[in-house]
Amino acid sequence: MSRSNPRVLSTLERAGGFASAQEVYRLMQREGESIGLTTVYRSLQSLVNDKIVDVLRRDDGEAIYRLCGDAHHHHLVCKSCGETVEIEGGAIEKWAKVMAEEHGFRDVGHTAEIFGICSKC
Amino acid sequence: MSRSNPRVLSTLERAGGFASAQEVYRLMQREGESIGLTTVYRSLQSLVNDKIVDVLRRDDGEAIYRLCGDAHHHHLVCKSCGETVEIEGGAIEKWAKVMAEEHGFRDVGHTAEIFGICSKC
DNA sequence: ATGGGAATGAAAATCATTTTCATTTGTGCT
DNA sequence: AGCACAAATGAAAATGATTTTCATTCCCAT
Repeated sequence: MSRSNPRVLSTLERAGGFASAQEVYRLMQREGESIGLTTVYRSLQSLVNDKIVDVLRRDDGEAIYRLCGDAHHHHLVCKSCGETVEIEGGAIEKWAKVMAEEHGFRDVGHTAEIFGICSKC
Repeated sequence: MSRSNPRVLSTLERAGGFASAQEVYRLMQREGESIGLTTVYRSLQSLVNDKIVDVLRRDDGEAIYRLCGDAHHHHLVCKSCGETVEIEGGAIEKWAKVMAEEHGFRDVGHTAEIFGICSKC
């Protein structure tokens, strides 16, 4: 396993906490940092594993990485401009727990995302 | 512009109203239909334009096409053996609608999955 | 039949992402 | 310092979905 290169995280922060791997790479290049694309990918993946960043998908399928708070939350994403709102998922937690119990599942987690068109688009 | 090849739509229906372009293509091949991958992609895109199907993204970024208006359900997946149970998501529908309204989003859809360890594992 | 636009699909191009693998770097140990 | 070994790095190749190109085929109105 590889650990995250700290310059990758700091660049993602500088990018507004929201960028694709390619964008992080290009940004670092433009700023004169010497780093390989592979390392950028590996670092971002490692940050995802450590739950320091979230990964979402743009409409075109490109993965975008974004810093997230540690509280468990869900996303409301605009399909058009990518704007993302972090939302509360209390109802989901309950739903997941009930459904899991009902079917005898344990150690359950869940994913949930809402996507649509935001008011500006 | 090209119009959709009707066999593509009918195959997507037969696939449970939910599949990737590659899957539709492979399914058609397996069933002895003579069609090119290009045509599958073009047809699906055209169906999306006509709002007959929705397009979502899998976690790996692959586009999945889903018939609109299809009663959709959610999944409870065992992380260990892969067993999958289809479950009702009434609570989710409501949650998604409320959250979307609250933030001024429209044309909203959502994804939600629960994963855990099933009773047999 | 026939001429032109639409549909088709094989092959090549594109592009993000992953894998491979050889090299470099870091770290602990003597 | 010198050595051994694990981890990190990155260039290049591989992968895989999707798009583009372009020549061919199909269809339909004249």
